[in-house]
Amino acid sequence: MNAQAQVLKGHLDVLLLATLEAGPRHGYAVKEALREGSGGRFDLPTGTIYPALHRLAGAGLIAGSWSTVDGRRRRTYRLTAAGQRRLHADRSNWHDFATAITALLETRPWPATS
Amino acid sequence: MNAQAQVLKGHLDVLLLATLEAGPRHGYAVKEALREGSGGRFDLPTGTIYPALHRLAGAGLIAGSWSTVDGRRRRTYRLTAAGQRRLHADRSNWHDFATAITALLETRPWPATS
DNA sequence: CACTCATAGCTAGGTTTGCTACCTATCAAC
DNA sequence: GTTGATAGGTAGCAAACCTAGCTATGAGTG
Repeated sequence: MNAQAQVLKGHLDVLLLATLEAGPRHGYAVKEALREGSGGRFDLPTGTIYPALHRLAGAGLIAGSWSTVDGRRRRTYRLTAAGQRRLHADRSNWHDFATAITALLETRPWPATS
Repeated sequence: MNAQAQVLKGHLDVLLLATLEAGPRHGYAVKEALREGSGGRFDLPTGTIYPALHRLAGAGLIAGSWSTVDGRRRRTYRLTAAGQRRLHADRSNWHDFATAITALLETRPWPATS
C-alpha cells in the first residue's frame, strides 16, 4: 500500500532541472535544494532522486561528472543546452497545465448535465 | 513511443470527480465535458476514461447504474458522499501543490550552489 | 572504542497510472 | 452500404515514483 503516493505526479523532472539552473550541484544537494525550496513539502527519498537524475542524464538533459571531496565521492550535475531548452519549455507547459486544471476545478456550474 | 505522454499525470481522478459534481453523467458525457471544459486540451481516449471510472467506482467514490436510452446502454455515474469528500480534499491539495510547484519554478535565484 | 547521524551514492522490484490498440453495438447521414 | 458519432468495453505495455535495502565516510556522543 502506498501511504503517501506519487507526490510529484510527473513534474519531478522540471523541478530537478530547475534546481540546476543556477549552477551545477551534486545529487544530494539537489535533494536538499528541493526540500528547502519547498518548505519541506517535497522531501523526496534518494530512491526517487538518483534514478531520476540518471534518467535525465540518459536523456542528455543534464551531464554528470565524478569528483572526490574529503574522500567522499560526489557526482556533480550540470544542465546541458538541451536541458536548458527543456526547462524553458516545461516551465511554460506547467503554467498552461496548471491554468487548465485550476479552471476545470473551478468550473461551477459545469456545462449542463445532458 | 509516446507522442503526447500522460498529459494528466495523476490529476485525472480529481477532474473526473469534478465533472460529476454538478450531477450524474454517463461515461461518454464525462469525456465530452472534460474535452469541452478544457477547450480541447484534455481530449482523452476512452481507454483512459472508462478504466479510470471503474477504478473510482471500485474505490467507492462514484457509483454507476445501467440504463437504456434509445436501445443504447448507458452507465450513469454519480458522486458518492465519499467522492464528494475526496473531491473537496483533492481540490484543496491541488491548490497547495500548484502553488508549491509554481513557487519552485519561479525561484530565481536558487539558494546558493554550495 | 562503539555507536549513531548526516552526508553521499546506488539498485531491485512493485504498484499505479495512462496510453495504445483493439473489440462490440446502435443510430443518423450520405 | 458505408461512414461517423455515440456508447461501452478489455488487454497489455511503458513510464514514473516509491519502498526497502545496500555501501561508505566523517563528525559527534556516550
